[in-house]
Amino acid sequence: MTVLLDTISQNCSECPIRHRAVCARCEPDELDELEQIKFYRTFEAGQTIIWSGDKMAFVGSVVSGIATLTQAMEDGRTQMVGLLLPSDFVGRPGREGAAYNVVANTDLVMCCFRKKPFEDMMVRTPHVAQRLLEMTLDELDAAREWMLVLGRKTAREKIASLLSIIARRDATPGKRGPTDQMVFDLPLTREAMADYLGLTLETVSRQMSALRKDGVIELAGKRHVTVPDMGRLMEEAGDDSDGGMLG
Amino acid sequence: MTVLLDTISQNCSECPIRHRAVCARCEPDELDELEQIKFYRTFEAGQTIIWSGDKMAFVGSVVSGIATLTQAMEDGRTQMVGLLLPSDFVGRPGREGAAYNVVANTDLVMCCFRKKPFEDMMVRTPHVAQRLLEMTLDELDAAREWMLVLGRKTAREKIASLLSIIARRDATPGKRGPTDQMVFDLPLTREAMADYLGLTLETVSRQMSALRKDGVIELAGKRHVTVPDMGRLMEEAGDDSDGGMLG
DNA sequence: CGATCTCCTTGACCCAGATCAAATGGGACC
DNA sequence: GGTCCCATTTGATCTGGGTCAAGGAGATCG
Repeated sequence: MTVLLDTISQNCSECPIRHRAVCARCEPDELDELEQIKFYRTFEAGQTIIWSGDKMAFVGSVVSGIATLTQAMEDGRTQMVGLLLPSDFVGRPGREGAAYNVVANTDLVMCCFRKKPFEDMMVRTPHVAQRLLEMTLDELDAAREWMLVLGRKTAREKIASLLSIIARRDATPGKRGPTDQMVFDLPLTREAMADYLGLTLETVSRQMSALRKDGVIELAGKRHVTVPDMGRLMEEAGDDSDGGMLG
Repeated sequence: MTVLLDTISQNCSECPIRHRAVCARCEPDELDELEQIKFYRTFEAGQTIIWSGDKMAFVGSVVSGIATLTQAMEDGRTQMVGLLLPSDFVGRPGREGAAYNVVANTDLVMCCFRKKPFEDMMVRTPHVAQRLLEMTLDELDAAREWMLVLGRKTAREKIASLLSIIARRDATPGKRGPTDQMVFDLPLTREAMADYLGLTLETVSRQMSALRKDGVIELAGKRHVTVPDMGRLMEEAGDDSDGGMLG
């Protein structure tokens, strides 16, 4: 962890910020400016990073680990509304408070920018605002696609949808088999999966078992998943088109 | 309708674009430029404005009428993912195709801008991009709040949530009674409400009847709703905080 | 004035998924 | 090895909302 942090802070070359988010089209001098207001924060598994309604002092993106966005009702019912994987962006430039809880699901490292100077820079460099607009539109698409999952899909389809999204996000070359096979570790507990899918953890467990029995997935231990045929999984998810939930 | 259109095209003074969306912070010369690429389109009730996947040639906002954004599965299950009321914005600057169907629920007038010149202008005028970013963040918040409704609320809570959102959107001064009372006409059929809430139309009808029986709402005809006590309605919706679904 | 169409309501029954409860299976730590 | 402490699985039962089916209540139209 410390090693990773040091590596990154030397030159950000590994920092996902540079690849996917705001820096994608930045000039060298703009990157230098960002470097000035950049800092890293680490969180422990289970720690709440931001409480809904809190004033946020930073924006940034996930370097390593998993975080989730959750909405909660007074009586304790909770719904996960986003999944933050490495390189995903957190923050609401131009907005005061957070709209939902952000929780670290695993130990987590974030690459942050102080919010005020970041916003100032955004005003001066149009392409940063445009990049953020694009990212936000992607998130909006993902959220709306997830609304279909929550509102209309069966438990089995929901599980298959989640697995296929995680599989796709995790699709680093090398993890791909020669066939359509795909292997990954679930980054979520059954309970977290349930909160994502609007189900109970028992139903999640039962449907995982059912998918295993039917040969759609193979399970080694509780978390290690092999999908022998992604096409089959996506069929089970109830859509062939499909898109990615970004968080 | 025609009168409205003429009034607007004279000087846009009634055009919601100017108030809420991209023009909010525009200088006079920028407004002139927008005027150049502006045009109006009308749609009939039931007409599909944009098909999911289509290339969109314009962005714009609703002047009058109601439209909805819907996602559909191959087997016909549909989920409404957004409600477009007058002044709401439609479009994805910087994105090629539409991500979902946009359907006119009533006769509809839209104020449109040709997409390409609009995007060109966006590049030159940072505050337009920023305004769009803000709007998109609002929509994202609304979508995520709706995910909680879809994933975790009961049928009764879902209905109450929808009614309270529509009541709030419809809260023009004058329609407010002296008390906490609120009166409005439902812009949606029972079926459309069901598609929005992830329910069947029968369940929607039953829960509407139940809320009427319990005195939470009063119904005159099928669509005219009186809410004697908004506080009570929001309690039924299961949240006191609450926020608006913008579409 | 009926005829028809669309939207809505209500009833009867059923099932997917929730709830309640108990058992299993690793890790970590002594 | 033993014993917590978890996450997870599995079983038994219950129920909210879906499904199927039969009216009713306005509109519109001849």
